[in-house]
Order: sequence, then structure tokens, then C-alpha cells
Amino acid sequence: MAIPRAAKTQRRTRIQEEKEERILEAALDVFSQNGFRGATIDQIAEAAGMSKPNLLYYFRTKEAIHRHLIDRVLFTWLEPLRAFNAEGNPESEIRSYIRRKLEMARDFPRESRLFANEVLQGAPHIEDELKGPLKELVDEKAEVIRAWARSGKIAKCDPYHLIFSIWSTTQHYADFDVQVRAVLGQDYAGEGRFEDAARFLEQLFIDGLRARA
Amino acid sequence: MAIPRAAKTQRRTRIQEEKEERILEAALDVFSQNGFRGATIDQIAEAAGMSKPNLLYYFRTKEAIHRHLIDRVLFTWLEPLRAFNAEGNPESEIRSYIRRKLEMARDFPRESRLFANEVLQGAPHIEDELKGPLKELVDEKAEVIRAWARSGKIAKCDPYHLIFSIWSTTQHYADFDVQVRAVLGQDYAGEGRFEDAARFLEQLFIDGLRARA
DNA sequence: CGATAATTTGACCGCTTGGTAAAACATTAC
DNA sequence: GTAATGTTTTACCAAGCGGTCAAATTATCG
Repeated sequence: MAIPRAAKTQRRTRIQEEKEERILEAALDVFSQNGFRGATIDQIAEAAGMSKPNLLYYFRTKEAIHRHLIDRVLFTWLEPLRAFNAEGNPESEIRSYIRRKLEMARDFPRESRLFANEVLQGAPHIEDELKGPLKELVDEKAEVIRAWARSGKIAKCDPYHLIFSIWSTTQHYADFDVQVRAVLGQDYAGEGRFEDAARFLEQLFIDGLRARA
Repeated sequence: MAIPRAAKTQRRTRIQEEKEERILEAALDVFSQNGFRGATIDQIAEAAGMSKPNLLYYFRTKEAIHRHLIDRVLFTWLEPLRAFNAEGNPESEIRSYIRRKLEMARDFPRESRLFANEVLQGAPHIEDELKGPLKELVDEKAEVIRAWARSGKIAKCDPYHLIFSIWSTTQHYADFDVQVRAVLGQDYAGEGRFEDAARFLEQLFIDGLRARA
């Protein structure tokens, strides 16, 4: 019998665990570089070092791989926002949110690009997640920010657009990496641009949101 | 004889002009929604209301259409940055740059997404343009901003990351439109989000860059 | 060991893809 | 008009695509 993915025994075998991980790792490479339609199963299989039918033994369709990745990314991607703490000091909360998002752009650019590809092409696979869980989380944090503004801890501003602007500025360094590198020139060999970006963005957001008389 | 695109007569016929325009218009739709690899010639042909071979009579390959569009977008996309004026008042120059970029995100979202798709996937077709003309223009304007900062007209800041942050925040409303809509909810039916974004971003950048003692 | 289940392979299929060939058709120039 | 050129269509192809199948191979367990 050859029913994939632990049919009889509920427990996944060691091989399953290993191979599925290898596939997802390879697929992250390929999907983030080519988008869903641009990626081929052959590419992913080759990157994972196995034959196409072998890969399809673990994930029945291309969509299944993609969905797995998207779900995973969607979850970890929102971690920093979840950590946003109403009780904390607004200035340091915003500062560390920016830092964390920038670190993610630096350390997980493929995940960022996978997500960007998906949203850019109309989010065909995750519309519900955006309108549901994502919206709810943002609504909740927007209320926190609004409360800070009301109590005069930060300048009055639209909390939604504040969040959008933090998302966009930080993810820019992952999604538009090629452009950033091209503009900065190759003298910027290392990852120094992330430190510079952090300094700039913290200054911009902290000073831009400082409560005014 | 059937050599496309004005071989003998250098002058393009009326039909050529019309059809090429129709093709580019349709291709912009399709490419911006699906990326290069995700788009098919059949899709473009149908959107342009003609048969595939007919379309291929005007553009010999899928790449040729794409290149044509990219070149066009690359040029118009930089208009606002070119307009950036060293002699002007820093505050109003930055303000109007943001406004202009936001208007482009609102009025030409397809162009923005076409560009985003390209850069996101490693800019395989336009690396040279990014490292050449784009970098030169940005270098030039960065010098302007740096001069403003030196003379105390605005806060000291990294001009490159300032430009990146304006690009990213404004284009976000075109490229991540689905997400923005999802988060804001459908009560935001109209284009009001662009006005809100403009207000927020102007506040953020103007206050964030205000010269400090 | 042997039996059973899990994994891997190679051959294959139907469909879509980018692109071509050649002839039919339309337009323009004289 | 008619000849030359420009445009459109029909039929087609080879390659690439996502995915299947059955058989071969390997791992697991008593």
C-alpha cells in the first residue's frame, strides 16, 4: 500500500519528517524567487534532491506545498505584531517592533518574498486569512495605538496607516533587496544597510510620532 | 511579405499604432496580475481581443511585450523623483514628492505592481537599469537631501533610506492593495484611504525630519 | 528470517505553453 | 484596376507542465 502521509499509523515516520522538511525548504527557495505560477514541481524536486514523483508522494499537489508554506509564514510573520504590548512604553514598543521586523527582513527574506508574491498577485490563496485573523489582530493593536494617542503619549495619527508604514518600510529591505543593493552600490557588501535602516527608521518614527504640544 | 513592425517603410501604420497600444494595455493587466512567468500570451491576446498569432505579429515574443512595458514604466516611474528640486523648500519638496508618489499608486497601480513583480523576482530584465540610470538619479537626489541636512534645513538622516522609505510606504498602497483593503475592511469602499495615507505620511515625514536643535 | 508497510523510480498522459508556417484576406500606392 | 505590401487566420509543433500508475526497492517489525 502506498498512501502518503501517515495513513495507517498516525505517527509520522522519521523519513517523512525529514523529507517533508527538505521539500518545504526547497520550495521556499523556488516559490519566493518565482512566485506560485512561475515555480515548477521539477524545480522544487531538483532543489530538494529527489525525483518529482517522489516529491509528490509527500505533497499531493503543488498547491499543497504552497499552502503549507504560506500557513507557516503567515503565523510567524505576525509574531512581532502580537508582541506589541499595550502596557509598555509606546516609544520603546514601536522601536522594538521596527527592530524586530527589520531583523525578520534580514534573516527571513524568502519568507517575506513568498508573502509579497502572494499578496501582490491578489492573495488568491489567503484572502480569508487577511480579512479574518490578520484584520482582527491589526484592529486590536490599532486600538492600543489610538489609546496612546488619546492619552497624549504619542502624536495623534491614524494607527492603521502607521502599521502599514512600518510593514512597508521594513519589508522593503527583503522584497526589494535587488533594488536596494543596486542603488546603494556594491561597496555596501555586508549587511550594514540593515543597521543604517534601523537607525533611520527609528529616528523617523520616533520623532515623527513624538507628542506635540 | 510579412515582416512585422515596419520593416520597409520606417513609418508605422495607423493599425500598428492602434494594435500595439491595445496589446500593451492588455499585457499590463495580465503581467501586473500574474507576473512574467504567470502570464500567458493567450491571456494577453484574449484581453486585447485578438488571436495569439495576430498578437505575435506585433510583438515577436512574450519578452518583447514585457520589455516594452517595463521600459515605459521605468521612465514614468521616476518622474516624481526627477522633479525633486534642490532649490525648493525642503519641507514642501518632500511633501509634494509623497503626494505625487501616492497619486501614482492610486492612479497607476498596475504599473506599480508590474515593477514590483519584476524587482521581487530578482529584476532579471532590468538589473542594468537599476544599477545605472536609477542609481545615478538617486545618488544625485541623495546629495540634495544631504545638503539640506548639512545646512540644518532638515534633520540629519541617511538620504538613501529616506528615499527608500518614501518609495515603500507609497507603493505599498498599490502593491499590497488587497491586504490594505482587507485590513481596513469594506467600509472603506472609496479611495479615501489614499487621502488618509497622505495625511499620515506627510505628518510622519515632515515631523520626523524636522530639524532639531 | 519473512511479511507487511513505506518509499522510490521510470514510464507515461493529457493539457498548456510559447512560438511557427503558410496561406487567406485587407489595405494602400500607383 | 493591379501589384505590392500589410494584416489576420487556421493549423500546427515541440517542449514543458502538473500529475498518475504500477512496479521495484527499501525499511520496519515480529
